[in-house]
Amino acid sequence: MSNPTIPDIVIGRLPIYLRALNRMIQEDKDYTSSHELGERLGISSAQIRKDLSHFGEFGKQGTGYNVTYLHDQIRHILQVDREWPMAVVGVGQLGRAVANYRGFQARGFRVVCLFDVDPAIIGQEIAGMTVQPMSKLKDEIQRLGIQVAMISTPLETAQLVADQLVEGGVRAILNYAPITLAVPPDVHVQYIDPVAHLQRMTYYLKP
Amino acid sequence: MSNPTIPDIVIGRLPIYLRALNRMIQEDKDYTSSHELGERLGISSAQIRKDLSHFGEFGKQGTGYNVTYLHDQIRHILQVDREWPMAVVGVGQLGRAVANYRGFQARGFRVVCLFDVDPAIIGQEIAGMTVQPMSKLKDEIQRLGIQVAMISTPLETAQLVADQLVEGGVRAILNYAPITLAVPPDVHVQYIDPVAHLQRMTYYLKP
DNA sequence: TAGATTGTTAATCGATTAACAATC
DNA sequence: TAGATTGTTAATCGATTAACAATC
Repeated sequence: MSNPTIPDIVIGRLPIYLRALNRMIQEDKDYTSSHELGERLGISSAQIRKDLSHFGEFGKQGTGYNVTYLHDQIRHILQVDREWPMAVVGVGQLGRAVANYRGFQARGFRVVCLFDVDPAIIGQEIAGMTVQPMSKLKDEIQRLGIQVAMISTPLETAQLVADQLVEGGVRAILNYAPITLAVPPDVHVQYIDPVAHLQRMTYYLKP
Repeated sequence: MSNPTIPDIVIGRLPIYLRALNRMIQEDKDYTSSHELGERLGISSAQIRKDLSHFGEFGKQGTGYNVTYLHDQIRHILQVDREWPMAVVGVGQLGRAVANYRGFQARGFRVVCLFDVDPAIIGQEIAGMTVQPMSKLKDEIQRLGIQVAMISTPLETAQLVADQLVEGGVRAILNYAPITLAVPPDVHVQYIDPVAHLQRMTYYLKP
C-alpha cells in the first residue's frame, strides 16, 4: 500500500516522468539519473528524487535509475499498466481526431465508444466504431464498465453530458469544453483549453 | 506599468477568470463577487481577490465587480484585447481540427498559416488557407510577424520544428507533441498532452 | 443606516531546494 | 578505492487562507 496522502501536484508530474522515460527507452538508454532527467524536463534533480521517494526506493547510489524498471514502476503507480476503456462524447472534428488518435494504446487507454446528439453524425462509422445517440450513453457506459470519458461537445451541452456520465459511473473526465464543470467530489476532472494556454503566454509577449 | 514580478501561477489563473466572466456576460449578469466567482471555479474568494490585487483595484466594496469591466481589464492585462496571428505546424487530423476551430477569434487569436512536410498535404486548401511546405516556414512567419505558433506534428519532428519557429521569431509555442521542448529562456512553451491528464486521473481510480 | 464585499495584512500551510550521510 | 548519486532531513521559499478595517 502506498502512502495515502501524496500531494496531487506530485501525481501530476509522474506522467511527465513517464513520458521522458519512454523516450529514453526508445533511445536504448539503460540508466539515467535524477540530474539527467531533471535537465531534460527543466525540473530540479532534488524534486525528482523527492517525488519518487513518496512511492519507494527505485534507484541505486552511484548508478542512478534503471530506465525500464522506473518506467514500469511509475506505470504501475499510475495504474496505466493496463488498458482503460474510454468513451468520447461529441464527435465533431476534435472528437474525430481523438477517436482516430493512435497514441492512446501504448499509454494505457483505448477509445471504445462514441456519442453525439447530431442525427447526421449518429450511425456513422468512425475509427471502427458506430456513433451512438446520447440517449444510449448511460446504459452503454454502465454495460461496458467505463470509468473514463472525454467531453468534446460545444460549451453549451458540456455540463449536461458530464451529469449523464457521472450517473453512468464515470469517475474521470477529460473536458475540452471551455467551462468549469460541477461534479461530485469523488469525480475527477481535467481540463484542456488551448486558448487558455495561449492567453497565459501572450501576457509575456511584447505587443 | 504593472508590477514586474507577478507569479506565473497567478497569470495562469487569469484565463480561467476570463472564461467565467465571459460566461456571465452571456448570462447577462451585470455584477459578480469574488465569492460567486470562486464558487463557480472551485477557488477560494480570498485567492481571487489576492490575484486581482496584483493588477489594480477592480471592485467596489458592497457591490463586487462589474462583469464587463473586469472582463475587459483582464483581457487587457493578458493582451488578448487584440488579435494574435498564429501559425500551425503539422496538418494531420489534430492540426486540421485546430485550423477549423471557430473559438479562437473571440479570445484573441487567429490561425493565419499552415505548414506540413507531407507532399500529399502541401498545397491542400484547409479553412481557406493553403498548406505550405516546411521550407517556407521561417520566411513566412517572419514576413507575417508571427509570434505565436502551435505544433501538432508527430513527436519525432517537434523539436526540429520548434527550433525553426524560434529562428523565425516565434516567442510562444503551444506544443501538442508529447515531448518537453528545449528552447531559449525568452521563449514560452505550453504543453497539451491529453494522455498525461488521463494518467493523472487513473491514479485515483479503483481498478 | 445596515449589510455586503472589497483590498490587504499577517498567519498558515505546503512545496521546493540545499545539503549530506549512506552506499553502490 | 574514488567518484557518483541516491534518499532524506532541515531550511527556505512561495502560495494560500483567514481575518478585518475600510467603504460602497
